[in-house]
Amino acid sequence: MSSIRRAETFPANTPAASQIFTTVLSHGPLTRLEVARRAGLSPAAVTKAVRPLIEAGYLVEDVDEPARPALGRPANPVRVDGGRALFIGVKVTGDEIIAVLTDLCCRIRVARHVPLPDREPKGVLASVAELAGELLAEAGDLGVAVLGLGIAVSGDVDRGAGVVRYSPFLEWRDVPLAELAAATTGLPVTVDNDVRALTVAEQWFGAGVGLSDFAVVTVGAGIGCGLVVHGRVVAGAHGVAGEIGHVTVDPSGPPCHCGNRGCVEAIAGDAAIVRQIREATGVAVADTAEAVALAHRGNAGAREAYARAGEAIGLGIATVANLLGPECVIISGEGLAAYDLFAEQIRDAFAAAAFGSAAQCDVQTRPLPFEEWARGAAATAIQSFIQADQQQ
Amino acid sequence: MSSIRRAETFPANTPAASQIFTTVLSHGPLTRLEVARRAGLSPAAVTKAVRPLIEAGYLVEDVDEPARPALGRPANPVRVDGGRALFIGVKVTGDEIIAVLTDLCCRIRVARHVPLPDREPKGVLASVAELAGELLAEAGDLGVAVLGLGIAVSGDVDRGAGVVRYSPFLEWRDVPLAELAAATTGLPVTVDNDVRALTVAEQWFGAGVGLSDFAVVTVGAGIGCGLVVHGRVVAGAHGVAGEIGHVTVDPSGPPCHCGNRGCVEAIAGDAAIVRQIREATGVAVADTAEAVALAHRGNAGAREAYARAGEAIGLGIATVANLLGPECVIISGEGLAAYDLFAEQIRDAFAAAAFGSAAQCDVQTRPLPFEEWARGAAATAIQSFIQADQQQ
DNA sequence: GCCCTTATTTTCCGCCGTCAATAAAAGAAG
DNA sequence: CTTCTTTTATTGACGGCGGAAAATAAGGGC
Repeated sequence: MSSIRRAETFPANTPAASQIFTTVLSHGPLTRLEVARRAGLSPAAVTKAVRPLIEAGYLVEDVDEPARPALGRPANPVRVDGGRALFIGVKVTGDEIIAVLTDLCCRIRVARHVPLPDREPKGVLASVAELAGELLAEAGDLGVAVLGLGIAVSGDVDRGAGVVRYSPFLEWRDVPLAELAAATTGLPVTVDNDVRALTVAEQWFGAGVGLSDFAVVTVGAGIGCGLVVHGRVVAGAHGVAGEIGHVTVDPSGPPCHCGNRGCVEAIAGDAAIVRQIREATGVAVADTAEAVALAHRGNAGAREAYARAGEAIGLGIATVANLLGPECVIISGEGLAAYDLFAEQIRDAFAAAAFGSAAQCDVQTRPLPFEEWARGAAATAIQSFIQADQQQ
Repeated sequence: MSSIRRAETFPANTPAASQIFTTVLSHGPLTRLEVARRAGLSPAAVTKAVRPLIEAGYLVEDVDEPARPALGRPANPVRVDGGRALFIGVKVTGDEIIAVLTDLCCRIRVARHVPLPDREPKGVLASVAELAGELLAEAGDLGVAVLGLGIAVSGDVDRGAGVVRYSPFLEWRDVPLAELAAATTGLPVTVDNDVRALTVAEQWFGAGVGLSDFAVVTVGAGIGCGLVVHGRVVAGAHGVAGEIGHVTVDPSGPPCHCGNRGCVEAIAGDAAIVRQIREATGVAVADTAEAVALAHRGNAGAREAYARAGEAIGLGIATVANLLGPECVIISGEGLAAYDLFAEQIRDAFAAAAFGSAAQCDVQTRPLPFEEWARGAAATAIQSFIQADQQQ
């Protein structure tokens, strides 16, 4: 076991520098003046903060010369050099591990996945280390250093402590995953909840860029929700937040594994939809793919199940919008494969149940490639690297 | 009409000074060392920031000498001199205006209320000015200056702009209330939503002191909710947040004035309870007082209505807890008069519907004297005074 | 080549908050 | 009674961040 190698640190010790870098990272090439405006700083401060970042190779002056119809001295935009550093993101599910190698701009360079033979921390750790090793080798071929490893796990995760408090799928309790993975890989490790990791990716690199209040809703086996309020991801006082899946939308609805009735997840989760289709149609659909296919063939019972799911999701989103008034809600997740089957119901239910100006909230969808969860994990690693010492 | 007089400003220009003052304000007498610990600053910084505040009279060295069994140099705690400045808080409802004169520690000195003869901005403004004038006279008798006026209005209020965007009770749209009231009273004016104002009071002077994530739920004619996330009151991107009253808890429930069915407010709002009792019992209860009395006499239908209300409120609170994971939820409001009638149902419904560690959230109640809303308005004025230039 | 405009850089400069040393105010020990 | 110990408060030097203003750079128009 190698010890943790002396990690390269990010040359931005002041809040301003880190804020400036984040601004450039999220908003693409920007002139120094523009950065100053967006970050609320003086142009002088930007020049000073940018120089060491350019010297260290994290920023580069953009040489693109788009037709500048401008008067005056031509602007000299800077952008992040994605190739300067690489990061690894790993998503651990109940039955497989997905890993990606991304650059500093969180663009995926390589993606891998392996089945998970063993849910014990030891076995999972070995699989993670193996995948990370492969990706480290790829990075070595590219001649670029890997500066961080992010791991996303569903359940109650304490990112600050690097501990998985409780993961139902893995049946883990209080596993100090960050410490363990750091010891085996030699990389700085960030561990976070999977939905929050996805939310970080949206906030820094996706549809949430520049928004101080938005929500990400994931639709799939479970229904999850990541929240950004006041520009920060909500973690909850007890480590759990965004449990939209267990918001009750119909007290007389079907029972949920959580012990209640009519949770969003008990109506719109994959298993709930399949079960409902079986009950309604008598067709022995085995999984989501078959359920979607049946609905696409026009089966009324199947379509009805998806319609109900859409209503439940729309109602759940309206609840979030009524309580938090976000600027935008991004719907994502594996369940989007069936999006055409419930898009209308989501929108209708949301529009009906959103109160007052909460209805102004922009509800949009984003496809979720299967590596996206791992990319979220990489995003948390990038975030930790950039904001090593300060508050997020 | 006098112009706005040259307002006395708070001698705390640095973030640290304002943070230090707020810490002392909320946590009572503290030694400088203790302040430094809580605010994450060095003791030296505290000493330096405290001096001008003592010179200006806002802080005083506490002369109380509680039995100090301590070794070493005796501590010299400082506290806020509540009598240094006064503030006026005004709550405007659909049919009356309540005003309080508070000191800097938000303790009520005088409370007044008058009926509201006229809902036009002009008439309301006249009433506010009249009440404010009376309280200014009282303050004059005390020989203490009034340094701010806070006005709380239900509905969509843009505090930053000082504008009431939309108030259903008053039937106002885009009324620049802060500007108008400042012109007539000569005081610096803060306008905020009533529930948010109450939340500010709890955050700075009540049960929310020291908590970075909590919620305030008000039960009465409507059901409202103020949220504090990451230590800041949530205002929502479109000015509306915390609309727990229009969270759907039962799609087959009674219709709500918002156009949906089964909103919390449509089940647990005062009018909903009265209506339901009338329908269930046939007794022509006229108002909440009679409804409570009937239930207290043991009438089954009335008790049932309150039980249903309690369930709806508990479910609403569980929804908030599931989504945000607050440390604590404070239930308050005029409806607490009937608290014994639904306390059990609130707790049961919350406990059942709270998911995982969200159930650790501490649900407590606080009585709500009728001047409390106005006190919230005063709290916003105090907040504005202390944080005149910086972000909240 | 000169002027105008806009972007960037340079040069101070103020000021906040930390550090380390010192003073202060007790009780404890002798 | 003196001295030591312990804890709190204060002081003064210092470093560094970020701002303001002025200087410089880099075009285009004429």
